[in-house]
Amino acid sequence: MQKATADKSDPIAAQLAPVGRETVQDRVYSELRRALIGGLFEPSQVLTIRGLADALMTSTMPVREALGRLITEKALEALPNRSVRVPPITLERMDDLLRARILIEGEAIALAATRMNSRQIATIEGMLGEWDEMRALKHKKDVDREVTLNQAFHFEIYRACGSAVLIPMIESLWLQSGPCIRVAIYAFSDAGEVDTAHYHRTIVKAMAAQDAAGAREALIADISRPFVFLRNKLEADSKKGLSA
Amino acid sequence: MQKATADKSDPIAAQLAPVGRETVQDRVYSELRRALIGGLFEPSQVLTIRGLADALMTSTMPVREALGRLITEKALEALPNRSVRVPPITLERMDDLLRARILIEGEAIALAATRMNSRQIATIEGMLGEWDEMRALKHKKDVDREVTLNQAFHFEIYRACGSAVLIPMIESLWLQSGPCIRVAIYAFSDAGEVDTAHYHRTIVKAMAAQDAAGAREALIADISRPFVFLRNKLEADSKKGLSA
DNA sequence: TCAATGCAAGTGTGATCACAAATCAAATAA
DNA sequence: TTATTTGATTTGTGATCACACTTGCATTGA
Repeated sequence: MQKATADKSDPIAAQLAPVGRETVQDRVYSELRRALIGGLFEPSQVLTIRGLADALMTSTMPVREALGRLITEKALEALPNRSVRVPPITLERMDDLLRARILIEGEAIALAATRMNSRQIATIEGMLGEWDEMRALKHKKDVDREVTLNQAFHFEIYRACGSAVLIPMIESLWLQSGPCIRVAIYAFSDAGEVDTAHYHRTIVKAMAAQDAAGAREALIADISRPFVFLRNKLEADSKKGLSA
Repeated sequence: MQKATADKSDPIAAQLAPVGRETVQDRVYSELRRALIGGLFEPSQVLTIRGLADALMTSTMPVREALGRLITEKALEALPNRSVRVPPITLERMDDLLRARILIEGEAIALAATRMNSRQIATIEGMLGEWDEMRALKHKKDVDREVTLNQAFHFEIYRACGSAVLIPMIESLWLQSGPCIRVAIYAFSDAGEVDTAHYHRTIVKAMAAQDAAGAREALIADISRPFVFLRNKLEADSKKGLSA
């Protein structure tokens, strides 16, 4: 396998995309990330290395390294007993997360507003259509698809901000708020108010006009919704639990 | 070892501090962190698991997990060859890092400005004294102590912001800018302009007055210095290299 | 009946081994 | 001399094992 035979002078090699050797650990990590952001794990649920290894059909080795990585991103929590769980939801933590997301994602979208080219704007505009489409056959209540599409929309924008530092931080924030969001989305569906498309449309409009301040404002409104909704719900629940 | 016999009713237990079982992996991780923030590793230097394991006198297992964690925080970089190195310094990355630090650390200090109690302010005020003290016998050029003291000063403030979400992000940012900073500090010393104490004094003043905007501004001035200094240096070097 | 004790299963951590891929150096061919 | 190849060494990855600690449950004692 010589390096010289695979360089740019070879007309064959130019058409071949690098295959990219993904390790088992990477796959486990991605899978756990996906599950976390999608809210497949319950808050306060404890995870065991061997349990996950069995579920993912691998040995314990890739799992323990993936868990360690998720713990450092605060997506999981290491208890003093040395067991690991998905962090529980508290009101303080929710406010903390929302504040950080407003700060950082707001900055990212403001940067992106001045840097997105027309092709990128067309891409996110196209996503609005997908959203309406899914909404049409809404009875299916496909929460997974909803979460995935929402994530794709936001990160298509964030990627355009051009900051290799901010984007991983935003990913970490989504990882941390994943469990909360899922709860909120279910509550949303029950309450019947799923107007995400409206908020996204406002964002696209601002981006097309290169209106950084407007985009930031629209984004804040969008990401705040599940948090304030869930906050109200939790407060109502605790009040009800208190009186009961 | 019963839980019941170790609770608050036992007069003996009240005097005993929990022993806290730190794992080898944690020690390796902390040690590598310290080295990274202190800039003990050169930018672009590649690290090997077995090499570090030998240096740290442990097996490869704790090292590889610590490296994985540092890679997810972007403190280290995983090359496609699967070797890991400390990220190289580029102008784009420096600007990116500085912008993120201004955004997040600025927010943290603004929050802290309204929450620090007089005892905490006295603590950071006391640190100014230590700084002057060190400066007096400056001929020793104790860069390590300088870095440590600077870190202690800043994080004493950040901890007071009360955000469990922002603080780990700031730690990650320090980890990422560690290699840059060290280079800058050496350059500073050569240039003979070490007026960090002045900037810190301004910060303390603003914190004592609960002046959030002033504190943010003073902080930005403080953390920007090494970056602009290093930027000028790098630009001068590349220009010189170009003409040579 | 209830709490304390002791045993067994489960779990995380670290060490070691096997294997594949990458790297480096010497040797060979042009 | 220079470029290529071949082989040895190094390195990351995953699997397995041993050990210590925790947890849960059944047994025993008052």
